[in-house]
Amino acid sequence: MSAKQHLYLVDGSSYIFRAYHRLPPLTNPEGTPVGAVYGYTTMLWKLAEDLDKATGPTHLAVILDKDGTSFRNEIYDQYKANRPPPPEDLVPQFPLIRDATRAFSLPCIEEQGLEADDLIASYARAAARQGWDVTIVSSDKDLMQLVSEGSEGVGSIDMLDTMKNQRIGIPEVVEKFGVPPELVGDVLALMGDSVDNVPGIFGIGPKTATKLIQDYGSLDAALDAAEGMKPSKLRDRLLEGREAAAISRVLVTLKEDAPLPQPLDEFKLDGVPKEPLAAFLEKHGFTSLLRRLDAGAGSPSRTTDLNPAKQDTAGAPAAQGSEGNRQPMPEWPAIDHAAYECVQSAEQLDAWIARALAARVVAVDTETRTLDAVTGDLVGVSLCVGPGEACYIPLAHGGTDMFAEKPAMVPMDVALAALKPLLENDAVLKIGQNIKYDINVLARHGITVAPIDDTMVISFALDAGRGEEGIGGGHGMDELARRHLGHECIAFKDVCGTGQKQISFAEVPLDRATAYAAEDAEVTWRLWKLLKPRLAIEGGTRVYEQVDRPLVPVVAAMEREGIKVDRAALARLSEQFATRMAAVESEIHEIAGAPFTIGSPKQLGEVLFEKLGYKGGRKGKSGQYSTDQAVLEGLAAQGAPIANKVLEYRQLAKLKSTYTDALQAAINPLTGRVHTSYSLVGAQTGRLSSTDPNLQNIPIRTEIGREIRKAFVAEDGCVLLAADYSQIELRLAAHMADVDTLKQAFAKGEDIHAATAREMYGEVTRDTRAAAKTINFAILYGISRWGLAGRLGVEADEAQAMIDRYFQRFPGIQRYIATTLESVRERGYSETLFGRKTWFPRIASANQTERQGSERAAINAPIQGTSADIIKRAMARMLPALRDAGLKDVRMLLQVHDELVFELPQGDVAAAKPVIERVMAEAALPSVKLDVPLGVETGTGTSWDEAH
DNA sequence: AAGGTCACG
DNA sequence: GACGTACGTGACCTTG
Repeated sequence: MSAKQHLYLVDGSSYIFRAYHRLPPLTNPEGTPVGAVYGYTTMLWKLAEDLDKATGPTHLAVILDKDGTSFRNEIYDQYKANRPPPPEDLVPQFPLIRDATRAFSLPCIEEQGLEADDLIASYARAAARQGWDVTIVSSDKDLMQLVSEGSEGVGSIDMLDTMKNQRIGIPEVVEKFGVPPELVGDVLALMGDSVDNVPGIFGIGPKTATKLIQDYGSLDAALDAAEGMKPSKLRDRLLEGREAAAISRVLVTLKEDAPLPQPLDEFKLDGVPKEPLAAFLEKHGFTSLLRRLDAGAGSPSRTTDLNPAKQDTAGAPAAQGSEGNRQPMPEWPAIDHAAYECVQSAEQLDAWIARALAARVVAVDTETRTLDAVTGDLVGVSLCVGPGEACYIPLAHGGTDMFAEKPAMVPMDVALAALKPLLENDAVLKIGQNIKYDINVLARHGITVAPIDDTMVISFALDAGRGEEGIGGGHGMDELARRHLGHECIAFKDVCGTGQKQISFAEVPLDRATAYAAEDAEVTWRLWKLLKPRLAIEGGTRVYEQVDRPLVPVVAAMEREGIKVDRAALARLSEQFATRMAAVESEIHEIAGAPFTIGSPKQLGEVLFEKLGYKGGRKGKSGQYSTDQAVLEGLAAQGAPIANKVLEYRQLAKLKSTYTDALQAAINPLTGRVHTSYSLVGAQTGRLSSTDPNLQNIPIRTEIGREIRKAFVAEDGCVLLAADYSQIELRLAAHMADVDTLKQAFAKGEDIHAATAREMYGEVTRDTRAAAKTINFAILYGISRWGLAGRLGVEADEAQAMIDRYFQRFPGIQRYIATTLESVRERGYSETLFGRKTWFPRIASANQTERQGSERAAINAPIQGTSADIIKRAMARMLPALRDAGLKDVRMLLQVHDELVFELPQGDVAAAKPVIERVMAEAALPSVKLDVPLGVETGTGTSWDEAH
């Protein structure tokens, strides 16, 4: 651990106002209102929990306002004069804030004649001068003046908004005010503050104030320049407002040299004694926190069996999955939680590392505070080297870290230093279940885990799509253990609970934590023993080794990179959307004659089809009216004015909730970027999927949606480069179905839809090209006459005629469909050009709908799956190829099925572009030689939108 | 938790 | 003649 001191100064007064407005009006058992106090208590709790984090506090104090008045009232008697009195039920909570602070045994500072802001400023500067970093826990804009970078011998000062969980550094201040922190006071002096009744200059708001300071460099310079400005309202206001500005400047200036009532050293944090806190929590009825307090400090001892009622029988043969999934069960003893060792000393740890080195194969699993690999802090590591030979190494247990009683643990830095050579050792294979997660967690501690195997990815290579009725088809550990080992894993929720009562893994007592974590490692080890040999036997080695395994660390790195988004731009869009939605909403209510919930399909259906009497039938088993886009467009064509308004409302609601609001919330406070999580086993065809947030469905098809893409931006000095495969699935279809005309058209670089139109209709017009495009896609998806008819707006028999003609002109297609289905019926799975299997257990279903659905999916899977294989190979080769070309600063950020997005210095574009295009175009080689070229199109720009 | 809707390739 | 209406995803909202 570094010796760097980090002081947290909590702006208690401002916090309590915000907590009051945000929380329900709770009362304690005596009837005293305590909602804001509760919010305040949970905030302190969270801060204390961060104690051991790199950015967490070593010192902490709470700063409060003494009373309403300060030296500023002597300067300007109207200061804070128009502030309304605090709400009645907040008043009795003020003294409780002091009680709460004392209950945490934290210092609480207040001083007559000074505002909390002044004390905070003075303490922050004093601490920074002696080299400490400082975090001010507040979102008060006045305090943003203090934010500063550290320098030689001087610590940094930043802010933390605990409600938004956002760190405020210089970039955030610049984003808010348009000027760096040292000029914030000048901006504030010009614009004033109605809440504090700082006058500012009449008629100058934040926009103008920022512009003036940006243009002239300071308040004084702006005021001095007024004289020489051309006559304008602004000039008059500046000249008249000179004095008001001067007073305002003094009012917004923080006193940075106040005497410190208590020396900094006394703010040192070393554990929170439980007793006063417990008494406080009990008194006010904060039972959930009380439970966490009790649970948190459990003293670890030897491991015991977690839950005797759930004793498993892993040694015995268990129910197996579908046919072909059957495995001889190795003669292993049943999984025994009592056999696990909890590693609490360096000697024990060294012994385990030696065992792993000797075994050359070790299953590894990490436990974290939250389920987020990019920010979830490491809590412990478990290892397994054989059946019954597993351990758990707790690294950050002891419940919330503020409590003095922590279990004996090898210090995290010591343990990681010992584990690093093992985890990075080329000669030792590290096995994980979804090891991408562990790679990311450990990467944050400077450990590059390699080489690796992943039981989840192996399972996917073997059994994608294989789930059947009653037999799960997933690749999660609990499910795999059930399916292959006949073992019921300890459920995470049995260890940590769920919902409101969920606790962090760090708070789990060591005996239970060891049983759970070591079991995960052992189950992973056993699964690997069973599944890995199947790859060679069942033909999964090729896709696993050539496509999926190399991809794991690559995708992990992309997740860690994240992408920058422009929070302010999204916020502006959210606001625009909200305004427009409100307007459209009232128009809709007007037409409907009464307000209703537009977002409820049920209510909307009733309004449209009963109240307003439009035609449009029921549909679906639920008997509900359908109100989807197609239906509404139909109504609009009938001349229903409400339909287009509902469509607009829906679009805005979608964009706002799913994108502009959600993406702001997804910005990681530590990195300032958005980090998606990719699933390598999410799509049956082998595609990746993206979650939390999904960055594979960012709008692009409409003008208004594209505004959101503009908010995905490059860092200063960099650009985004987007590289797309052009028509890759159609190219693959042409190759796989061996369609000469299509292959030739691609070879000549023709417009493929136009070529299709010429082939089918003899001439290319806008209409025939559009129809051809629809048919081309229909082919990829498994065609039906009704589906095509619906899309083209023609009768089914006409659609059938077009399909017949398509098959006649492109005979290979029909043959491809027939042989693919034949093979899937016979073998049960389809295959990509790289040997990826997708299983179709319902391909022979007696249920026609089900069977036909499987058939369409089976036609599509080899094409979609081969495309996925190819881009995955390109991804795995990309960064090494760029490095070989001397390009070390190109970062690969996103994958969207046929597109890769990079961030790179502007100056590297010319060199990087041909490398990226070549790697993508040649990604199938040498394993597969395609008859068609793979076209790649690239674009660059400062935003993702521009890069298209 | 399920159903409806809609964003993407 | 009825069935349900193209492949693959994930997120959000309302309702039960």
